[in-house]
Amino acid sequence: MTGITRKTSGCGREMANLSSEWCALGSSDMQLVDYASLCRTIQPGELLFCEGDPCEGVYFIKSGLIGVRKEDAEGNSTLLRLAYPGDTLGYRPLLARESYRASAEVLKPGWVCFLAASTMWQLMARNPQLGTRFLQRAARSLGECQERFHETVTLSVRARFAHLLDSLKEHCALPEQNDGSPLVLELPLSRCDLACMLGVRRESLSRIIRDLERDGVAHFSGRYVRIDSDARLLEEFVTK
Amino acid sequence: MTGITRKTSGCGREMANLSSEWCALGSSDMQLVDYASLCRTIQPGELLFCEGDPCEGVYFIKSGLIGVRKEDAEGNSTLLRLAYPGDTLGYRPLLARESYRASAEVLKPGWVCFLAASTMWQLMARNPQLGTRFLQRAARSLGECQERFHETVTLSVRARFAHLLDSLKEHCALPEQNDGSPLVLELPLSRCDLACMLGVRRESLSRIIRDLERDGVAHFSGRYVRIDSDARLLEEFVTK
DNA sequence: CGCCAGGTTGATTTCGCTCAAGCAATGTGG
DNA sequence: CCACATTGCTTGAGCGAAATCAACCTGGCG
Repeated sequence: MTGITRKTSGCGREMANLSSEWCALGSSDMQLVDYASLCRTIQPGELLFCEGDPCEGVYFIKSGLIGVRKEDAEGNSTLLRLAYPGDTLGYRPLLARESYRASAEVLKPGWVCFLAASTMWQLMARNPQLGTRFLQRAARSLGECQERFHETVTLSVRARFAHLLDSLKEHCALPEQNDGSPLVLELPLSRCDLACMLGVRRESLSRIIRDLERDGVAHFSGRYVRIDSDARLLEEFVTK
Repeated sequence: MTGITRKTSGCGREMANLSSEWCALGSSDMQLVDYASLCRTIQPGELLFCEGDPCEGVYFIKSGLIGVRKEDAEGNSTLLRLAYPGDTLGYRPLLARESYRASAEVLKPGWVCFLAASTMWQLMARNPQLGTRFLQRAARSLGECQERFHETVTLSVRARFAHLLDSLKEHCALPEQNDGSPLVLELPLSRCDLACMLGVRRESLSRIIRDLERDGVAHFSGRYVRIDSDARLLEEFVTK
């Protein structure tokens, strides 16, 4: 276990503020969370947990960025999704009573809060609201996952990349200038990991990026993307 | 609303016996289900619900077979999954408080039992166990969906088809002869729908089938499949 | 009989993968 | 300071898998 661990007061309150699941906590629940949670720093490259490991509890992300990966025998890695501050990792295997089906790798430094499985069950038993919130979260995630599956078998890589860029707007957009200048994103991922998210080779992504620049849709420079024509970006995944 | 509708006694008990969610029902819960559920026949081609419709309740499948489909603007249809007796359809949008994100089409005739959303909430309020069961179901389905996503971007169509055949064994195998003769499946789907499940064109599936026959893995005749070499079928999705 | 739906096959094209080389930015050791 | 690896990314050439387009079975069914 790396990183600095500390007991914080106010962990429960922070979680309630940051997420739509933990806001169901009552004040006595928060006391339990404050008492039972382990809060620590995380550093890029560190693994929170590994595919196949038994699930010991959940990780609440206070800050930083986590990548959820899955690998197969031949080393083909897929980046299933990104987890941002306010997200809770590991609730799925906990509630399904399964082992982890993916690994969680830290991409940007920050703080996470660990809650043991036993604490989770205790909280859910005394506050059924919490279960309901996670039920809703699971149901929504399932819908998104099915949507994404449908998308991958239906759309071209280019369309899927356009969609990915669009969904990154929410978390990665630089503060807007009010001078009408175009939107700029700071991508939290290397080209390689971007390709992983789409399930393609990095060379293929390079070519897609070249084409998008040629067509004046967006401009890429390092980890910065300038969206030149938001309208055309959206068109990408309407038309095929 | 087509089909024959009837009030049945014993609907609740039947559901408890057939599924791992509804077995949480207590006897007074079952009475409520018996009283509030609408049971009716379903015929092939009929739609239980449509993508985009608001969710009014859940459908419990007593018998028959349902296909869950998703279509996009260009008419590309994907068969997301099959629903068998014992499955509950529509719980996801209900619990996520969303509209349906897919359509449900009857593939084989049978009986379904409809439970209105209000009844569902009532049941879950008086018996938290039921919510927990659905939470577990949602969590497991989410895991399977992520697994499937990973598979589609990682494996070849041939490997995915092999996997599909393998998973159909559970529901579609003809009764085994104890004379060592090979396993035979009766596919519940047309070639076209099989292709949909893999997200490929039917022509491509035709060719894959030809190759599997050539390689002596399985033999296809109409909707019957004889698995000649189960071992080799399993190899298909280990090796690439 | 003609007609149609579902399925197969062949020819061609397109898309993304593989392999190989090149390039820019960064680090490292003499 | 320069020679040199190393890392992350891009580009090109060739290949293979699946899509597309078109023709052609095959078995009902009026």
